[in-house]
Amino acid sequence: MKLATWNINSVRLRMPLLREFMDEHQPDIVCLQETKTLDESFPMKHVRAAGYEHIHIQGMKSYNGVAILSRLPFVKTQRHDRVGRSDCRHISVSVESSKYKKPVDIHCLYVPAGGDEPDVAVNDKFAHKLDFVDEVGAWFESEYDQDHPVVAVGDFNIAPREHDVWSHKQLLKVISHTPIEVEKLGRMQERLGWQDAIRHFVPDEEKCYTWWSYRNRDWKKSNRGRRLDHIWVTKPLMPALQSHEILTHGRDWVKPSDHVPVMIDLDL
DNA sequence: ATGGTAGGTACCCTA
Repeated sequence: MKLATWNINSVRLRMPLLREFMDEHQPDIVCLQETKTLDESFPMKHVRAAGYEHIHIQGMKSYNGVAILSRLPFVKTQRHDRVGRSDCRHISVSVESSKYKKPVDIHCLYVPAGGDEPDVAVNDKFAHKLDFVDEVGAWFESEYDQDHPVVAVGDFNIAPREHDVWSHKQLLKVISHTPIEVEKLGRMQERLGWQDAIRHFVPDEEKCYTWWSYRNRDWKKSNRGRRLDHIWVTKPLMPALQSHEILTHGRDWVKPSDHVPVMIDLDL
């Protein structure tokens, strides 16, 4: 099963790009973040025409919004409110698997970006981000045993490792790479024994990015990227991991998102 | 230390 995650930054604007991506790479399941549209305005017909008949979405006007588009049927779908808000940042589906006895759960997450100032005393958005990570980490721990096959993908808005950013030193006080966020994401990861599927394939000492700011003249030349988009799996799924792909060239598509699609192939 | 760009919406918010 080929699984993709992409912060698309407006699904309506980039539906043509999404279609090209689907046609070329044929993922079985696509998880999107920042769809930025109400459910009634989601381009359902175009997604179905591409062969994705099973659609689970939760969107709002202008901000956030997540979607799971699938060629495989769902046996269950859920929406999850986080930190007391219905702000469309976490949905999940379950799909049947021939290799695993239980259905495999797939979670699509859009962790709050957290604003600019890395101080919870003056920045409510940063407090919200930290609370979100704490809550979703506790929730996963209470919801599952470590031997349950679960996948969590999405824009986590945190680049945890030194080589997940272009300059570890210069980004220590920049939200997405501050020690407090990295620590909280690490705690969340430990609680269910999550494995970082991308770093399973990419050595720790190798730079690895999925996002490049729009604010650089030449994203490729400056290459000031960060690895904000992640695919995590629980331990039972490790033997199923076949390969990964980060579509770095997607940053050069016409009218690109600032994030590129990230994929894994799982033998389910 | 600063400002740079993009998307959605409604003249400003979020990233």
